[in-house]
Amino acid sequence: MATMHTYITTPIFYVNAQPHLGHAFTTIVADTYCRYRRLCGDSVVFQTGTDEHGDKIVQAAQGAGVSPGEYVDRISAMFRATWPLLAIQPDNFIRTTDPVHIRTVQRILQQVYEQDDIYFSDYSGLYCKGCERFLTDKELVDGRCPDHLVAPEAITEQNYFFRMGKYQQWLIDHITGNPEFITPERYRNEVLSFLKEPLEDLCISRPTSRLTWGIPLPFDDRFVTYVWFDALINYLTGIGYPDQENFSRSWAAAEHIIAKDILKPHAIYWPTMLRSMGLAPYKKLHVHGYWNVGETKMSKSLGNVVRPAEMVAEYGTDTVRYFLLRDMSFGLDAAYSAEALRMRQNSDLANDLGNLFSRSLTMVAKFTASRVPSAGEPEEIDRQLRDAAVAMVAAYRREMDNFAFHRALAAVWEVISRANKYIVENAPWDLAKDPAKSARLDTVFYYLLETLRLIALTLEPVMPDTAAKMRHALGQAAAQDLTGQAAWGQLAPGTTITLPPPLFPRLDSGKPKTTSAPAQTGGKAQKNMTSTENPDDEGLISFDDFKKIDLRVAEVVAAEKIKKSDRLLKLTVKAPEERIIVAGIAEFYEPEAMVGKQVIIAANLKPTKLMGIASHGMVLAIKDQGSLFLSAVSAKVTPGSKVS
RNA sequence: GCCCCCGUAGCUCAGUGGAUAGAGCACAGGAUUCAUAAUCCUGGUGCCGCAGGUCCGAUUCCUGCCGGGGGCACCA
Repeated sequence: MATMHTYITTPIFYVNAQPHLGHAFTTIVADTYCRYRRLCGDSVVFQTGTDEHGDKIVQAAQGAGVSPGEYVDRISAMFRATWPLLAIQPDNFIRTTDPVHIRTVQRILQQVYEQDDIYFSDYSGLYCKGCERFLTDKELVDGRCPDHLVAPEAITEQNYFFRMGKYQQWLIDHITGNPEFITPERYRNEVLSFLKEPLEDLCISRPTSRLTWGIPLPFDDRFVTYVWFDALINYLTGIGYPDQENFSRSWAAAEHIIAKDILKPHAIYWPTMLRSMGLAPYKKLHVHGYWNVGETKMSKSLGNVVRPAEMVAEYGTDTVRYFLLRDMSFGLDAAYSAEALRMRQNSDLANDLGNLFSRSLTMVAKFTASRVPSAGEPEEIDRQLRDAAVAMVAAYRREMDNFAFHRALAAVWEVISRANKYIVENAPWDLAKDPAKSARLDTVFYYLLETLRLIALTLEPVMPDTAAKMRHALGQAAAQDLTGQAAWGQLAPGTTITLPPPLFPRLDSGKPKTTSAPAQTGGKAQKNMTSTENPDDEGLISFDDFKKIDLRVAEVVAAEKIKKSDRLLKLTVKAPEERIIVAGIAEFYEPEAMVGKQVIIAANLKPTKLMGIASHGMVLAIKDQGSLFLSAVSAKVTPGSKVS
């Protein structure tokens, strides 16, 4: 059978903000699905990247006091640096500022223009000078711009338009005829209901008088293209459109993963664009919901943005991946909370899986000298375990194929639970006491170990680290094949097993030591920060107290003197998210000398304002005989690494 | 305003025109000692949002109401 091919993408993320939980989730889903397909023997290309044009970027760059180019380089690098923390391994990381992408976009624009699917026309609307953009009627409050409180001006601007309406009926037919095109079904229905109204043409340009940070239209340099003809085309650029060797093969296998906020561009604009340029639509669009933080939306202004790097630092990569995939029904919104995550860690990972693995291997080490025994004639109870394990793999594959990751994992945990039961029912510690029962003991262990092998195999895409630990402990080579290796009975008798360290620690109950995003308490510097504590034991603190301080390595990406201050420097550091720290080191360090340095910071200090600048954390330094020395690390490490 | 989805055990959710409505977590009691004080067994609770209607029979279908969420386009 020829190997299947899959081309899986995340959206390219807009670099006006730093990576957050939502970005991480989409990308973890993509990575997991990608690993899963590879495990099934398919070849896969996995692409993610960053979207870097537009006026929001220009504004953000201005706010940061750098050029748009410098700004996007910095934020894009942060996205790229975040993915390895989550064991995400994309094959391509594309940027819309890549020269090859710019050429591709222009080439496609030219083509679509020449075949008359792009035309020049007037656009009349209500323009707010403060916002520098057109507002829609429903954005207005009492006829005024809600941000600037002035009535927008009715103006007419000339722009280029894409004949989207021309492809409306074709799109309806395509979606209707291909139930798998957009899933889950609710989003497919949403799109179809939207398509019941006439589809208007899409404005795809901005005059350079308003925006220059974009790709110039090849047929009119007074304009740049705006958003979608730039961003969506990344999916083609990355696989070598139009004539690179594997383009057609990959494009025919394209599956996009998105969050529901960009459903319309992906479900409507994009297929019609593809149709116009003479390409088949992508194969599938997988749409997921939002992660709320507790009861509320995650938003910058609420200051509750969850940073993936902080989650990983606190709980570990595999726990984060497992939690996110297990706790969200793909397609629906879900709630993130430290409590929910800790519960999964303790009950699913530590108690059920970790303890099962640990107790099983310990017994094998003790009772059969760390060798995989040969199974004798199975009894009913053994056959039941075997059947359950084999059925699990089938159910798992079915659910993974449908992007129902939570269900796939639930199926695995059913067998984990069954295996725990199997141990109690067979009481190997009793069998071991009676030499006459050694054959029975061997059979029990064989069935148990073989079940564990299959469990490890299914966990490979979700928790690659953990699966590898399990595999090594069971004396198995790298898993590559969910087809061949999923059959029962492949564990070779005589194989040596090794005792692994516990797979997952149990987390003590009590308050998570998490830092989370600070922000909302614009507060004052707390002078008596420990006044309510009880420093007995002659100033000794417990380990738990120590753990409260979130020490990390931060890399300085920018530094400037603060006016009217002799001692303060404003540092922009990566830890790994970007943050501003004001440090009292200006007497000893020049700003230029700071850039690129790695220092240790206390990352969870309450933010405070120094000379009017909010400082999020503190750089550790050493005072010695009137001099000051920055803390340092002895080798270059990943920014954001924990110090402990 | 128009349209769509949701409202089931303390929590998160599954479920079907029909029989005593389920799972996990949490909680209580017991068993066990191989294991990360882990595991296994047993147990309770539900006006299945409210009010009508269709039907022999509705949590499941229809209507209205209440509560929550989303969409109604170029604000990524």
